[in-house]
Amino acid sequence: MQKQIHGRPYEERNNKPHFTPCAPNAVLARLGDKWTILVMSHLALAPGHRLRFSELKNGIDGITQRMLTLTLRNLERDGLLERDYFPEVPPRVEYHLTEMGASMLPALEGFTSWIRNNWPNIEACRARYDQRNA
Amino acid sequence: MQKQIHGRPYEERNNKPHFTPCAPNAVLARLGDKWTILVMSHLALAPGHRLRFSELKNGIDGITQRMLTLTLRNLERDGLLERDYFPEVPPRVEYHLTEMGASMLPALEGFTSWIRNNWPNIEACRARYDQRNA
DNA sequence: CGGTATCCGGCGTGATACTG
DNA sequence: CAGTATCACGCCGGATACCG
Repeated sequence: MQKQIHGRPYEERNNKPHFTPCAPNAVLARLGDKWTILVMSHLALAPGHRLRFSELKNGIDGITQRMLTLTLRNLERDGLLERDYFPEVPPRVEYHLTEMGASMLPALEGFTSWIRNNWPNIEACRARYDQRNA
Repeated sequence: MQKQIHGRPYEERNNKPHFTPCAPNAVLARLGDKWTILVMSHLALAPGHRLRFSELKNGIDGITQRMLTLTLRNLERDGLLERDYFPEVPPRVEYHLTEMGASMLPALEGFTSWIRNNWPNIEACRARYDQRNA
């Protein structure tokens, strides 16, 4: 059984942990980009975890059509949501979380709840740090 | 460094401040950058959650001095770790997790364990998606 | 030993125009 | 309505050199 921490396999080398190239970072990087977590949050709240393109666009303040499309494509590529195209007039496109996408929500919520609880403190630390270095 | 008002990041749009989407995104973005998670993981495993600069540098494969310094400064600014300078000859600098930094570890572990369990599936989805669009 | 300072290339993001 | 195509720009991160 390989040793792991934070989902990252590592080996002991000279009595020190040495991490093999890194998977969880890729997921965190995806969620950490500018819009992904907002898209996931909106779908998490929506009935049936399902929204159409325009609902996402109107619900997320400031996002451009291009960035919403790119964000959705990336999530679709990762298998976290699926795209449903309805060839009506005018055309309609809906996005819904996959089973895996929905299963991510509780795990993510655990972490974001820590963030919510500690965010004021983080902001205070940043302000103090910036003031000291002014 | 990002523009800030009251410790909150924002961007100028039409000469008016427009706040970037949400707080969780800021933390996820920090953790999602190239080296932060690796630094946190090493400190998580270290006795006393404490390591000196050179131990981190040698333990994290491929990181440059510059990027390690920047990563540590950002974590220090957020109040997740503290820097201890010992004016010896040669000088020695240690970094240790703060109480808040240590409290983040279990919350983060919950999420990264989900990633660990689902990463193979994500990789498979990506491969399928890329093949379909080749 | 543990940093800064400087330069530079790549990529993520935004603005805008066009399309089925 | 829900995209794509194109161009521009800022910033992250890498390489290198120098410092207390």
